[in-house]
Amino acid sequence: MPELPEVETVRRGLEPWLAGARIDKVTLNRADLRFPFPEGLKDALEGQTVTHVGRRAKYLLLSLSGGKTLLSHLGMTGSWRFAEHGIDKPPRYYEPGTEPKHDHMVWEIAHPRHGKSHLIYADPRRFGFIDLFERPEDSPFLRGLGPEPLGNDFSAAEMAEKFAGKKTPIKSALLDQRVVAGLGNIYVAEALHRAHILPTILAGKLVTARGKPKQALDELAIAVREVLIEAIEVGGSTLRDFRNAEGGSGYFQHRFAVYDREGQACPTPLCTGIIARIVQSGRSTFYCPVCQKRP
DNA sequence: CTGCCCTCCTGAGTGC
DNA sequence: TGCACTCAGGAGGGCA
Repeated sequence: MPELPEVETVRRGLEPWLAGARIDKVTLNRADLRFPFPEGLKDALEGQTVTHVGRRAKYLLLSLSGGKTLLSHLGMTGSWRFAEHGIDKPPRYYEPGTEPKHDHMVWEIAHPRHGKSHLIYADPRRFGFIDLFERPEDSPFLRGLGPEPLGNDFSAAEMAEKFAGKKTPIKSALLDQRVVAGLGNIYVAEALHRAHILPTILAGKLVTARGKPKQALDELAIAVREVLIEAIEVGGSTLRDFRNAEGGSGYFQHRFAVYDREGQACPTPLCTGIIARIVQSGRSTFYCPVCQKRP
């Protein structure tokens, strides 16, 4: 589920309560998610203080006082949230017989100002995963990631270098985390619509013979940034599962121009198009056949 | 190397 | 109401 805006929303929800908190106790309710939990995870976490709550692409990065970093990927249905309960009491739904079956990891934490609470990682489909490392270069998940789309290294010129000669459709190219890190199916569709680019056009067609970005690619870089910033401002998108750390929904789904809007009118001013859905490399692509024609 | 396709898993939604 | 079936926001790995 969660793409960059959703992970950033989770990060912002966790930060005020988690940064500075000490992890007193870790309960693992199973041995794995998508991958086995890192060896010695419980011992590595207990007694540590979380010094920083960060994010890289779709990864949540919790820095620990001992120098290690915990990496959390939410897969499609992963969530971090604080249990609703009073200080020093167990979460309500850990009363006997009411344990939710998808709460795979529970932390008891103590914050110098906010007191004690429980932080729960839940993930029904278990596509999420956890990693623990000393240095970022030690984690295979961070290696090879492209630039942060909201950072200084991301630009049309940078994309043009990667796209030159590329025969993959622009939709698939943007989903490749080595090109730009943090986009998923939703925000790729929205960004392509804003830049009026046809999702099936080959990525190489957006680059001039001299290897420079065509105007459409310039506008795509801008559109990617805009759509992500707007989505973060309203707490990401909730289609089914996504919840922030307080258990609330995002609101960006109400602003979708194309995603999940097959058969509806294109919102581009003066455009008469009807949103279409096609399948590209096994994933749904939504676009407007009338105003998205550019290479 | 590149570009596909499959897969992991559960739950929600749909149609009969 | 029940049941079978399809589909879903990710991404590693395997294949041609």
